[in-house]
Amino acid sequence: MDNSSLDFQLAEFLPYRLAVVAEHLSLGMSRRYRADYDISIAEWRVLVNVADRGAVSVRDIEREVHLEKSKASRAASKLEARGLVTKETNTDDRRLVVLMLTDAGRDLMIELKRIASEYQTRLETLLAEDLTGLNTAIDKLLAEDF
Amino acid sequence: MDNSSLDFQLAEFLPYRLAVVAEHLSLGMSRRYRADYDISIAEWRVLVNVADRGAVSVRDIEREVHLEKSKASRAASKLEARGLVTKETNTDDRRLVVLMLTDAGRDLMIELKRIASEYQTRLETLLAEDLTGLNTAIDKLLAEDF
DNA sequence: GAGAATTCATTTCATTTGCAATGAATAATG
DNA sequence: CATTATTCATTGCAAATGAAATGAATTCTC
Repeated sequence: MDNSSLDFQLAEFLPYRLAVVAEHLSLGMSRRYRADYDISIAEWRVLVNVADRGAVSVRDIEREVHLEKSKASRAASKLEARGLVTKETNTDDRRLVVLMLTDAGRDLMIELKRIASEYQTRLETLLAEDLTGLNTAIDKLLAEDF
Repeated sequence: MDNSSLDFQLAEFLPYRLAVVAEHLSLGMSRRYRADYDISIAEWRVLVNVADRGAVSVRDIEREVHLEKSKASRAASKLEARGLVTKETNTDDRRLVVLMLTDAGRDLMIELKRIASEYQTRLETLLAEDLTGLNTAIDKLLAEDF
């Protein structure tokens, strides 16, 4: 059969392959985070950013960890409600919010970071000599405008 | 400052990196597909599968192109409503649906496949010697259970 | 071959998402 | 320095999502 001239295989199409593998890895993470700690991926990203930088605004999160501002805002509110971060208004610029970890948040982050590091190590071990290629490929793709 | 012992960088965390790059590439595709043809990614995956295999069920799609069955079902209905595919019930097993391309669907697919192939070529050119590493990395990751 | 169990597609419903609107605060401009 | 424009965070709302329910059809089991 003709099959409409062009031979094109979705299974080899990079955007598709990356979407599938990204979902696969995210699920591996989020299953555990959700089951054991009830933390979504968005909340995890906010937490990591706050943990790293000490005091961040919603805008910072949006820029730093690829999280749409409404998503970042809602994640931050949930974390505040759970007592993992505090949310104050920046006194220098009162449009900005200042997110900081609470002690409970700090404790949780130690756990989450440990798990994430283990996961990362597992992935790097699995990938071995292909890790470099993967990383430079990702960097190249991210640098490009599509 | 102590920064909670463990040094962990989200920017180097593979699940995060892959999620970001996957979204980046998908956006490059879907922007054009949506703007020029009003086709979502789910619809695109259904179309490709139907185009490749001639006659498929919703279950086939779910298995072949990583699309949750409700998503596949809804995408198929939209495509039917737009006259791009036909939807009949399989006479051998009347639980199954038989999706097939219409002539209009076939015409559209020629266009979409052409665009996708161009995109793929652009990506492969950009990646050059890193393409192999990326591909084997993806395959390794997909083969693993997380 | 009757009854139970499974498979398939759709739909229902609660939740999530993302865009746009809002309103408050600051910055820019004439 | 008053007006306009911009930035920031939140919220409203319509659409998308996904898990479970539904119901029809088939397969399994006794």
